[in-house]
Amino acid sequence: MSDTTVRVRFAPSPTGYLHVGGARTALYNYLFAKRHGGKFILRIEDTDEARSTEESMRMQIADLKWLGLTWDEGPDPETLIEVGPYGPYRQSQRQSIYKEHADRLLATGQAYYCFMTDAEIEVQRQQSMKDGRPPQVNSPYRDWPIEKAQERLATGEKAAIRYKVVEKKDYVLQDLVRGDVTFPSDMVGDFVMLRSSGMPVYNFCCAIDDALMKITHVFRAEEHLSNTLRQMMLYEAFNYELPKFGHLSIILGSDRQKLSKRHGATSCHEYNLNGYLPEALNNFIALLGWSSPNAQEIISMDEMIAQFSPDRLNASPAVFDETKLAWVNATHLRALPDEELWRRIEPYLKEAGFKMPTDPAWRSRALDTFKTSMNNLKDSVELFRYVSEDAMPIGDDAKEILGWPTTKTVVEAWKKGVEASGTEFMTEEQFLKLQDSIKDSAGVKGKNLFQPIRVAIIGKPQGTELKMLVPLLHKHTLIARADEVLRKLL
RNA sequence: GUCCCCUUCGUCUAGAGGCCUAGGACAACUCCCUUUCACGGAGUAGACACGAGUUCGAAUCUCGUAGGGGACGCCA
Repeated sequence: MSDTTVRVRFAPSPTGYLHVGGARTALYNYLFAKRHGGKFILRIEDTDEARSTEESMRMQIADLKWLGLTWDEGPDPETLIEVGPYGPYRQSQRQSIYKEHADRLLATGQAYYCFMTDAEIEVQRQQSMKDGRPPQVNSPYRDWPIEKAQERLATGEKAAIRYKVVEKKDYVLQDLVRGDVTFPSDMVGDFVMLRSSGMPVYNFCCAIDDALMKITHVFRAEEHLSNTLRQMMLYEAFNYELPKFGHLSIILGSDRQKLSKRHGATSCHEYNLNGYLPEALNNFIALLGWSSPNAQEIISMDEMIAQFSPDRLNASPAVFDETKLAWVNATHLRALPDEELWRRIEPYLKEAGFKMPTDPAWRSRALDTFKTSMNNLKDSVELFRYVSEDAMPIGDDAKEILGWPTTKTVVEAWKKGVEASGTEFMTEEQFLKLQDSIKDSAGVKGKNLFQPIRVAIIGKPQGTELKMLVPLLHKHTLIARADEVLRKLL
């Protein structure tokens, strides 16, 4: 197969935000397409009328956009107007296509109308379970002549259309990540293709769309592995060419159960809100089931594209390790150029309402000071609070220091020294000199000297180096904060 | 219940019969740097689920057992 013919797709159902598992599936498909100069298609699987919403579709599109996983065909990320030669790309708008396909199988007797009710199906399921058989339906309508079914339909009654599984044989799937997987055809019963509402069911529309959209490779989650049998039957029935499949392992939570809401943040949207970088999230999830051939842990999108290959995909499930994600994120964050990092933390700072200098040199210096203590963009809020003009809350952990006998002397000397400084902002040298003179005048050294000064600046005994911090603070702010501490001491 | 898939340090993984006294990364721990916190640097500890077989030789191949996961829907 020539590279330019590679066509892959990501086909989410629009129910809620994009899940990290879905993001990984999308990423692998995207990487594979880019690696081979192929096309990446976004198809919306909105056939579940009860759960699918337009709003969810917008949210998922926004998440995909945030991750930088852009598609060549599908709804336009801004206008939602569909682009590409194989549309529509929303399954809810392809019903005539599905109906036409169902009619074809109806005509050849490979499918039939089924009038069973939910209650009847449930009774059969229970009975099958009890008998130790797979809970498959055995429709009494499977051998009805089509004319008889049509008469009943004419009365206004609704029917689902089921595929008729007749031949007993083994289907062998050559899976890109699992090797040969054999499915006996009796693993499934006659399955529904079209609901009585006329809406298609996943296995039906998925197979038809993949075929019609000329999809060549399908990377999807493991939970679809056994679905593939039904889809293989359909491909056979329509005489369509089967794409290559690669079934990805699922992502687990720390308790080794399938990752879900109760494990904490599972949507890309939440990671976005919590200050994670899209490049870091991509990096981290890519490594959950795939490895770089040269063992790279920190890897850019371009490098992943250059290195991606399905034979490095891992079939065993992976636990989502929040701690490693934090490290990956911190590493990407610290590697960002100053202007870029500032651009990204700005919304968080703005939201916190801080008043700060706008001088680029000041910003750059502040970033240098704080970025080694930031794991994510949101962390900037607590850090920049120190250098904003806002009043500094004095923490409980400062109490002990406030109780030391020499603290008052040190803080008073500190305040006096700041007042005496000629410039609006002290330099590192000025600060160091002042610190030295306090040591002499107050006659204290070591932590008895440093801790009270620190408390007078940030309200707590631990944190960023003072010689870095002080030059970032305006004289007035420094004095106001010293006063605050002094008041507490009285 | 039936069928399918999976099983290397706590976690992500490398490993395609001899290169493995099993390598890397995160986390942990120790030390160094440092007034504190972080960053950074140097180290330490830590795994082939179990049992048979094939082979001169098995983490790698086969079978079985156990554990985990998935599917069995007019959900996707």
